[in-house]
Amino acid sequence: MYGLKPAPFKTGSKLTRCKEPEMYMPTHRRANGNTESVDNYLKAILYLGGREESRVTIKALAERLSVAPASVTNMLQKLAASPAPLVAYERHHGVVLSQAGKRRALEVVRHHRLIETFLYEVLDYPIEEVHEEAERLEHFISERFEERIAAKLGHPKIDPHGHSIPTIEGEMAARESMLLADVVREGTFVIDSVSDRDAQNLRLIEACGITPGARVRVRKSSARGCDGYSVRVGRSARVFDLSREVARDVRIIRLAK
Amino acid sequence: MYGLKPAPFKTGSKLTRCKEPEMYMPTHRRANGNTESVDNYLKAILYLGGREESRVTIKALAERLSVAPASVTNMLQKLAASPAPLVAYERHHGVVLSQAGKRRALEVVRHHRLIETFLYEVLDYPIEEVHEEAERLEHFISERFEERIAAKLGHPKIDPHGHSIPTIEGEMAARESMLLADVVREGTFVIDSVSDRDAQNLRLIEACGITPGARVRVRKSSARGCDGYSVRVGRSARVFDLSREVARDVRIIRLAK
DNA sequence: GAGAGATATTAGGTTAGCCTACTAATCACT
DNA sequence: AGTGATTAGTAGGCTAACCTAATATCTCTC
Repeated sequence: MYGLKPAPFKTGSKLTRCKEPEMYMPTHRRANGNTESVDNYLKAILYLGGREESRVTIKALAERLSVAPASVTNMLQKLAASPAPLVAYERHHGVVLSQAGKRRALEVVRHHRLIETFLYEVLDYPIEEVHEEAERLEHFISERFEERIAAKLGHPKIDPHGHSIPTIEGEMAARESMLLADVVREGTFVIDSVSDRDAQNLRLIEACGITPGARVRVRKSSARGCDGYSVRVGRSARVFDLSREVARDVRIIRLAK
Repeated sequence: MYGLKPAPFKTGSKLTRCKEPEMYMPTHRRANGNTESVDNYLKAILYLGGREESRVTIKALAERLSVAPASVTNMLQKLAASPAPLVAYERHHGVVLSQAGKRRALEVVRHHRLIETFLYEVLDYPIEEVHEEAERLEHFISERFEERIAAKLGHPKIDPHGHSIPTIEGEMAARESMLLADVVREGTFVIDSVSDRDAQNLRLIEACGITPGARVRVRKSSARGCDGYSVRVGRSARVFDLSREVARDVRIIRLAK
């Protein structure tokens, strides 16, 4: 014999016969009953609803998820129609998360950020690569995995980008911060967080030494027509000029001084 | 703002328009182009084909994958019909892996076993839980993840169950071993590997101190009608009696001595 | 070598999730 | 309040993976 593991493992999908009527569960359903896709809708609603958890439009969701508006409508109808709905959806009036939906969304965000932290701290990933990997894995790790990496990391409260990691109970600390791109009056700031949206930008940002917690001196600089932001990190002599585009990926907090 | 990551990430699926004809890629396609399901078929064929890579029947596959035979036929036809087929399939005469198919299957096995090792060594999972977690994650980790955990673990050659981990090049060391359940002549053996098929059994086996590399003295014991195997591990005084069922989950190598 | 029993294939149907094209509702502004 | 632009919803289609039921093929024994 070869030594490959000798048996499959009921992966939670499979037939699941319900009495007579031939029923079976489709393939990509996950432990908690959600699919990857559903999780992504929930995350998107959480994000777009913002801190006030306001109603989210179909259009916004479609854009964020890179999906046709009709697909969004479809999905929301299904989610809202379920016996234990994850969203409250009203025709022509957008959608908000239900309690359950918010719980799940925050759980996925927690997974994502714990994984990012883990990849960065334990597996020495370059910062700009953690997001993509986490984006996939967040849907597939077990509670045990979550618990173990959290323990290994000493139950961190923020991820390597500076974002708050929701607690197991589903609480996420909110912080007041502003975009570097919104600076008008020069001053001294602390880096709050950096965006993981664009790996390219992120590498650049990182290369400047701009990491969460760093102290920076910022001034608007309108060199060469296009305006940017000149940033001096810490006490270093070097000053970096960031484009508006890149400056949008950095969140900062003004030091009262 | 909340601080959730500000943008989605093209996850490799999505529209992918091809000129005029409206084409799009379905959802659960993965980086390398395979789906989880395809990977599982490949793994199953690799396992069932054994060391000689002999033809595998539809029935055997159906059983191993807990799927109807018709579904297997369907899938194999698709896999065989692709431009770069992963299997060679002949109507009514079973299936074998192609070069490419074998490569991929071994890659997935490598992922699986590296993940198991990682969970066991780094995250202190109990041995009987690593399989289930690995079974899910093996499909979703990147090459980088694989490389990083392999490095972290010092490029291990066997996993915690004692199974060989294929190399990146797709080589897997074969070992001569026998089932504990096939012992007739008593003697001294080294534990080769334990099966991860049944978590329950595995916990029991582990509790006896039966782990890969351990030296054991085995004797057939027909106590109380049902026959089993009495095992003394190392120099310990305690002797454990294992049922035939459990003994089938342990592979051993007879010590020449 | 013919028929029975085992095994495999075909045909037709399901759900999830996505798509496009078209229609309906709402909003924003005069 | 009317109207045009924007946004949302409906209808109908597609693929991946499953399913069952019916049918075809193979193999093995007599």
